[in-house]
Amino acid sequence: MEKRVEERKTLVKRGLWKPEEDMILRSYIETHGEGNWADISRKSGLKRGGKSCRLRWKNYLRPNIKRGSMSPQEQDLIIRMHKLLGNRWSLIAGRLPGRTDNEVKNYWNTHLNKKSNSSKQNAPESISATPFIDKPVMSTEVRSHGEGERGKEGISNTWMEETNCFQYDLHIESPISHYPDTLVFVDPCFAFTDFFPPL
DNA sequence: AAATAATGCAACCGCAGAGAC
DNA sequence: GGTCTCTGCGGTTGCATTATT
Repeated sequence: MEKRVEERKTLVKRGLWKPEEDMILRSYIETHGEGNWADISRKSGLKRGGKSCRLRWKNYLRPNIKRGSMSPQEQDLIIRMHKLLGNRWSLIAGRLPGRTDNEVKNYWNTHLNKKSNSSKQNAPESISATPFIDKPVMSTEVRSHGEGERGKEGISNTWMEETNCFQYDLHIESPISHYPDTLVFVDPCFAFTDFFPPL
């Protein structure tokens, strides 16, 4: 067993991906589709493990990946969602179209972690002290409504100078009668997590 | 210009959960 | 019910790049 693992370790290529490998993986997935990563790594001819293929596709090659620096809105959302969810990077990334969990995690560890630490020290009345933050507007009940039951939604956000945060307006054309058509969330995290499943 | 330190990010590792057998 | 395989997640590492001395 250990010997097999050892063999696999020596056979599997590691390190940074070359452009040729990217091309192979991309074209394989374009013709055969995603999933079954062990098969992909075997059949595509790539000497990479399934995990490595999956990670490369998910974090780099997948269409609609947004690269480049985070916008202030994205930063704000990451900070707020991290406050609410902790290190649930995949959930947080699910709220940021085009961003991956790895990217969000890296961004947090390199930029925001420092920022939030220093802001804790410098500004005790920052986001964490916002009186609204511990008062989720929505009940988690909403989750029990299936995907199909959700109506058309629209989100707009406005920077609130006085609270130093974004206010999110969520407009729902929803058949769920006991919820208002327009909900205003001071804490966007609840709005997103309660209404939108991961993308 | 060279050496060293700091930073950012891509990739790997280990673990857990789900599903198939 | 037990085992195996696959997949996804979060934590960590290692390397390339950039900044500083």
